[in-house]
Amino acid sequence: MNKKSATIYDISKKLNVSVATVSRALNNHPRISQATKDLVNKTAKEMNYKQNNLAKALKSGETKNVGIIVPFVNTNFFSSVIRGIEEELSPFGYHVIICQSHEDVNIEKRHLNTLLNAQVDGIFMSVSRTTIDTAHIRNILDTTNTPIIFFDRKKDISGISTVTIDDYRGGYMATEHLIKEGYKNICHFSGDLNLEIYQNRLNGYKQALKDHHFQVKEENIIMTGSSIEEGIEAIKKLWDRKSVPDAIFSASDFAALGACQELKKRKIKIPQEVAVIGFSNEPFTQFMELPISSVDQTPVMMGKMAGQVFLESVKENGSGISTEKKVVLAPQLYIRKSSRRK
Amino acid sequence: MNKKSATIYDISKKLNVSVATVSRALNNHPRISQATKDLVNKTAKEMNYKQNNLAKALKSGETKNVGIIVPFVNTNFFSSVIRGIEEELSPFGYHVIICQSHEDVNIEKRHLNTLLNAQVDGIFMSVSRTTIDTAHIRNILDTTNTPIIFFDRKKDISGISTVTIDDYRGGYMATEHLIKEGYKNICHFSGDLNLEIYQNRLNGYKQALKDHHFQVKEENIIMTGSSIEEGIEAIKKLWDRKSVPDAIFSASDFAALGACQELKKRKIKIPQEVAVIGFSNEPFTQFMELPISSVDQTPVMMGKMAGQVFLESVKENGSGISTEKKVVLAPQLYIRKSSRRK
DNA sequence: CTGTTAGCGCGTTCAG
DNA sequence: CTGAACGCGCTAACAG
Repeated sequence: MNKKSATIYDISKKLNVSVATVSRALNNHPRISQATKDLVNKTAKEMNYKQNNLAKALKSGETKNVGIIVPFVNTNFFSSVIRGIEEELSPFGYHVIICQSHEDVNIEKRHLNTLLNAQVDGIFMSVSRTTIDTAHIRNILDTTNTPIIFFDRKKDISGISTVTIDDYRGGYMATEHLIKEGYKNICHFSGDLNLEIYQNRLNGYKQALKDHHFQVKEENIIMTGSSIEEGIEAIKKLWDRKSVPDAIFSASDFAALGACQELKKRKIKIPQEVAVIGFSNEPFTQFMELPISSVDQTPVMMGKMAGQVFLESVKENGSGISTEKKVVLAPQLYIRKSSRRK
Repeated sequence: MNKKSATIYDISKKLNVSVATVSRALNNHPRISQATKDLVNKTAKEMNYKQNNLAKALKSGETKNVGIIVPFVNTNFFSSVIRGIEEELSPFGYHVIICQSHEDVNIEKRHLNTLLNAQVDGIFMSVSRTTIDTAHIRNILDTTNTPIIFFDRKKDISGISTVTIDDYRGGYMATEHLIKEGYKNICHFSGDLNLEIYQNRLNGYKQALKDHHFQVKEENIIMTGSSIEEGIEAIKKLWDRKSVPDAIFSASDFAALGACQELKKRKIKIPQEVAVIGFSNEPFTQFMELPISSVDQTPVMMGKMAGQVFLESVKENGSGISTEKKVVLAPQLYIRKSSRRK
């Protein structure tokens, strides 16, 4: 009892009309009589007809599917961006296909290929940490018409639209905020500098210091990952020195949390003795009894903008032209107890 | 300059062999000489050939795509399940398509249809809160061969496999834990009883009370949603009474958090005066300065199991038989400060 | 070992 | 207003 779904051919046989008529009736073609349309639609429903989008896509060249490649799907940031993309594109009939790169450029490459084989109409991606060489991505641009859109973690490739937040500005804002609160010795927990976002946050930090006549000390820039443990380790390392900082701008909320935990353990008062501000505005930052200041990346909005950029590029592609767009969103500073002195 | 990708037909023309030979060479068919294979593969690479999976799927009837319908993608629970499914299925060449129902049964229906039109090989879903009638789902079972797999939020439909945790047991464990810690007047924050999971957690709570000779009082069961605000409201309502509880088992971590916040505001000591335990083991529960006890749902594992159930059903479908599976995972109790008296 | 051809399901010319 | 026939790209059955 194999339930094969009915095709327009089945309907045409039953009704003794041609498949063309059935197809047109189903698609509400103007030159079909209302009577036939009604009849076809009625029997289609009766026979439980379902349009096979595969065949349609093969014919039209549009699958109405887009791919999204992220390192991992179960983080607040990436899942929120995905939410934004899905909500922007779903009304236009698109489906989103999710792939995880696990921060591995080889897996990323493989996904890129399988998505292309699946004939997706576009690819959204945040590159993995191990993506240094981008030849494989540029190659896609040269050999296909599939638009690629970078969000957050971009690479500089001409022809690829990007949607990011102004990480430089975020870093600047966070640092300046600490300065204005009166902190004098601000150190920075930076992430993997292979990713532009962390370079930019770092540069924003540096520039804010300079603009306010503070010295940028290399020893105040600590490389950490995005984990609680690395935040703890960073504090341990810092407090082994003779002069300790009075404020921390962490490029990661998790490292900021680790810092808070370790500082508390050492009975160092936040924000009286040391201020802490993170980045990403992870949900937990506001739930803490000592809420942690952070820079919001507006991820859902980022997804929606990325969706819009894609939709525009689809339109343009029809008309021949195709320009790259660079959307930069404004980061939002959330000042909470961990960095407010008064 | 439209970059249309090469087809096997292009390769066959260039090499003066038939398309069948090209297809077979590309698929490493045994009855093709190594020389031809090498030649075909080489020129395929040169011409930047990409296999069109649409055509393949149309022919084979397998798209190697599965759909996942969840209320929202950007929650820790659902994004973690998705991660599990993706990681289980990706090695077998499957892609996952994500749809959000926004807790709306009509949107859910629409997604179900478009996924079917897209010829997905299977559908994973957690039903929306507004899904009371399930005729549309049963109809799919009757008219297609597409396997459906419920995870977490299931409905009782014969023929549909399910992967859940034992919510009854989770509720029982949480309640019994509170009893053993010496709490005497335990109340329960329940979620939407239209969803089985909340019924089960509630039933587990009731049974644990009975088994330990406590009375089940209806006024101790408060209906709340899964938000901080509703947790706060629930506490306000409870503390308006003459007799207040000394422990709360909340079916939602967010409501539990709201409760903690409101209790703290009222200078009521946790866990000395009132114990709190939540459900879901949201990341934030362990990050708090007063970490909140919770019941873990092992969402990634749930996704992996759902993926396995699907893979088995695909195999079985080939051999004709098709049995439904009911996988029930064990919940895990995480006891933290919020419910540990000593 | 290789070639010819049909067909997967649909939309779409071109005729009528 | 409707029908006949082609083609999207690929695999597989049948022939050689």
